[in-house]
Amino acid sequence: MKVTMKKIAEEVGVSVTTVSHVVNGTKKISSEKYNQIMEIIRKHNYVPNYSAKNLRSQSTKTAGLIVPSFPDSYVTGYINSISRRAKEMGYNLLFINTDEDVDYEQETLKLLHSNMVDGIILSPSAKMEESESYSEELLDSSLPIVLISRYHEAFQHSPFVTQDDFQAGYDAAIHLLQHGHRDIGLIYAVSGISPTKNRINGYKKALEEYGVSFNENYLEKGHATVEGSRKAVKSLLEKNKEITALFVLSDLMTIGTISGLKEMNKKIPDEVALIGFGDFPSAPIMDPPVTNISLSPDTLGQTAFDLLLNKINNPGYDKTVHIPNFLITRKSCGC
Amino acid sequence: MKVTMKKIAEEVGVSVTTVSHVVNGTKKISSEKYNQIMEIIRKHNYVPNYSAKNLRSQSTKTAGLIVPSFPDSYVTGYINSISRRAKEMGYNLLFINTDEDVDYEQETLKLLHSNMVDGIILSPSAKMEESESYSEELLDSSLPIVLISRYHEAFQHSPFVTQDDFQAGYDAAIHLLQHGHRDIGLIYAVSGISPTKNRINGYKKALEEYGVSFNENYLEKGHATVEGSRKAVKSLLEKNKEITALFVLSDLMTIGTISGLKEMNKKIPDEVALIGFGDFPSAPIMDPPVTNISLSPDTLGQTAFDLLLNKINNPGYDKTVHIPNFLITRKSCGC
DNA sequence: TAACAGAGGTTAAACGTTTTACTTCATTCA
DNA sequence: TGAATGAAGTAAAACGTTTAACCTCTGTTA
Repeated sequence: MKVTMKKIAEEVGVSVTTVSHVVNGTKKISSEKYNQIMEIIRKHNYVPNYSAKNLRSQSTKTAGLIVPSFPDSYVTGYINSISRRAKEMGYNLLFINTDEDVDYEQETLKLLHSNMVDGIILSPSAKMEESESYSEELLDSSLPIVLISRYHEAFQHSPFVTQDDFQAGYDAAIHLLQHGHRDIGLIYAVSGISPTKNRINGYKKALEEYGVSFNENYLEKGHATVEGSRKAVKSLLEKNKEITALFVLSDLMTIGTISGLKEMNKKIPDEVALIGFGDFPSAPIMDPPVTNISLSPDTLGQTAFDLLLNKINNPGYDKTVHIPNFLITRKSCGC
Repeated sequence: MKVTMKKIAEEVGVSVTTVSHVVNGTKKISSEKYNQIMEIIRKHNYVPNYSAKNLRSQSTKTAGLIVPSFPDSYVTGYINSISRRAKEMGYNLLFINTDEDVDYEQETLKLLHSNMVDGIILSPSAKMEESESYSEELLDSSLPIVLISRYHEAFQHSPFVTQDDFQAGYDAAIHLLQHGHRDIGLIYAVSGISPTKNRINGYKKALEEYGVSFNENYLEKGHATVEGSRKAVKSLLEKNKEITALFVLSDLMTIGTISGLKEMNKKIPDEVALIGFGDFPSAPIMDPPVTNISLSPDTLGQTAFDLLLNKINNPGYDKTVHIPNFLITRKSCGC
């Protein structure tokens, strides 16, 4: 049986209150009693019951982290920094991967409202952002929520931190345009979510600045896997033989795209230049080394947690942060 | 303010007990009252307080997951399947990355003893397994613990699930030996932990079967990163120019090794054959495609969770499971 | 008709803390 | 001396559930 404060108190011959004060340092206790109590605590390896603590204090020192997909190198990156930050701040982390399942996401959010967590860092599932609305109970509740990476307007009054997708799309396209490309294909996985939309908007804006008209056919959707993009790139290039450059919106898809191009015997970058998205470990030693938009998931995660802490302490808090990205130039774009 | 059962009960004019029975379906309630209660519940978006539930029921339906490093593709893989399994079984997951920090690991374990979780899936930090012992309070406590991937004899009476490291080391070495290699280097990151030890033991056993004597100098330790193994392979090959094949014990290090070999202008597989460890997305399209020992993190994670469930329901439960690995042959081993 | 069973509800204790408001006693100060 | 102050400790309520035990009807059975 677990030993409780009551048992400790009885054994020492003191009140539960006193034990509590010793454990928490909330009141001065004579060193005589203090030592007696501490001895018994150590003897029994007493550790306080968190359910009871939480119930009484109405706080759990736990944050919920809800991600839409896993493992994914980017998500993985920010989970890591969130977990580090949580640790530093004395918080625990309740981890939930919704696997893009809208119903499970809603169910989970509801569950977390049960005083299970003090706040939530949420990256909505794709369908959610695209077309669903959150139930009112979530919205008018006072549970602090911070959005990360993906936006949903239901939470327009919550803090939001994201990689700067518009800038990323813009930078990649500008770089290719500067080097003479005019027919730039774009391979993406998930439509409807803000990252995809904003990246495409950045790409469009760049085209516009160069007076190149936007061609809907140059956008190719594929499954968010190596295999998916291998198929996608073939389909895209068969339909549009004039394409000379590609911008691929994820790391796994970048790998698949290279694989597809190799199978088609397309030389990178001579026949098709390539810019990928998200740095992955093998990018520098691929054949050819891959130029890509490098993200900062670490900064993203850390910022998310700090925003959450602010939101918890100050319910009116509301801020949007854009984390900049950087183009890392290697051989695959031919520049 | 949060609405509680008490408020619901008052509003309907019924006892708290009745509300509880409606919420949990623990007793037959007349449909008249049932409907009234449900209506008010929905009106207020009532959701039960989990701290109170947990306190009363002495269970949290939450499992702790303590990993030694993150992100790491293998760890990431099993986290994913653990989280999926937890979801299926109605459990929550408290995620902790110790970052190989022994003190934090101990502190965390202690914390989780506070009725925060119903059980723990643990992969000990390296130093822990190498030289530290767990405090008694953890060992004689009744909190169910399952070890995953890394072993620690303190938990010899807990279930344990691991990839079959001995077999992996053996298979890789046998494969290279069969193809005529006699001077096989091995690059690893963390000594002292069971995976490394067992892989090396498997490698030794294979050498023995082929009557090749084991050479201590062929083992090279490096930092568990791309950069670390790039340095390691250079150092190893400079000291031992006769080496014709390499076995590398992690995916990141495989990437770094290839990078190092390229910088040294060593042709793979003609001058140095290579077998890596752990499948990574770009392995098939590297130059050359990489032969490796493919692990099954999914099976590992799922098994871990199932073992934990068994352990929770039956404290005497104790089982060790070895998940087999497979050699995936591609170009880099020259076979 | 008496005894019983079952349906539908309620009361109150219990889970293990924290914390407010009290008590008691010794000391200090004027 | 008497009042005020402070130090050390305690009693009891509160947090929001679950659940064993009990109660009160109504209808059934012998």
